[in-house]
Amino acid sequence: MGTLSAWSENLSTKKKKKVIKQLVEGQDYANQLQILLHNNNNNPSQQQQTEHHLSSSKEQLVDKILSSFNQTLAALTSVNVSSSHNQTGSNDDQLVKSEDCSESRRPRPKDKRGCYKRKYTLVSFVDVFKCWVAISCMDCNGNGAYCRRAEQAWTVVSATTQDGHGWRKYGQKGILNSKHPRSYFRCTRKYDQGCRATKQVQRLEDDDGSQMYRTTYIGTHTCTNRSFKAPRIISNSESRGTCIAPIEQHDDRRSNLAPTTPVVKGETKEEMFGTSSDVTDLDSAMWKDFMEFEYYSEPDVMISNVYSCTGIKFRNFEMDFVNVFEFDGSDECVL
DNA sequence: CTGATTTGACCCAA
DNA sequence: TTGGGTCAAATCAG
Repeated sequence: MGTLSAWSENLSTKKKKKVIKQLVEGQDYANQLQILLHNNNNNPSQQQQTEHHLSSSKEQLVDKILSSFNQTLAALTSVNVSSSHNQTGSNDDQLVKSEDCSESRRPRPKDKRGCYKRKYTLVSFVDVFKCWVAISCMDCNGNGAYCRRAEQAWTVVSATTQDGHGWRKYGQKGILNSKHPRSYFRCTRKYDQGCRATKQVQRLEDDDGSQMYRTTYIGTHTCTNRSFKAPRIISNSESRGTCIAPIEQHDDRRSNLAPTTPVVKGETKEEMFGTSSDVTDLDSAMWKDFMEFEYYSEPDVMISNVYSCTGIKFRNFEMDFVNVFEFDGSDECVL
């Protein structure tokens, strides 16, 4: 993917001003949203007054923020396309069937297996923000995007498919009456540690142009991975609510599962920030900064310097949710 | 060369 | 019989 500095270099002064203006507007709206959410958490009765004072509801602010990001990205990506073509792709491209097999310069094989062009992914601030909004706008009863499908399986709806675990894609199917295919992933530790966790990812129908993904997790991770785990968002029907927290591998009790599992394939590479397929440089940087922030308890400005365009203060955000967390001893945190 | 992804084939439960 | 889940050959990317 192209870097932000590369984009910046290719922007005209006029466009730079426009981009900055849009980002500043977005920041302003995000700050207003933060005030609303803060008031809602502390004193719900105060929220209406605040909304009246700001002359915008939460939903309107979210729309404005997303609009700001979309316009900014449109300006940036249009520059990028013309200056360094084919280095970016949309996040959902991962899940879309490859259609350029016929353009391959190599002779076509007898069947089409393996005929594809690997795509680069771009996870934008919009993706990060959508994810954050999806969590923020869900109430404490879990009346949001998440629901429990069955025992040992749970579903998450998010703007991103990343969860910090290492996954390997093993299949993709078109689903009846669904516009988008469903992708199948297994844990990368399946063979070396016998981890049976799998997940299915399907992009939701997007009448409003949004890009949300329904991820169904089947089975829990029994693998041991000492690397950092990015925040995971889990809910179930027994105890509802929201959860976002950086999770470190901590449970060595499960390592006794490994010796009985024959090692068929070696996939032991440590993956600090999830899979190579669904985690980008931007995500890695974000979680790295996030973790540094948590470890060293620096002031909010540390995060703000990096993600000031959203005005999100991760520490405040997390602490609001930590208050209602319970940990069941597994890698997931459940309410 | 190694590991990851794509995708048609295959399997199986409903 | 059909739709969804998995396998594995072919191919890509570093």
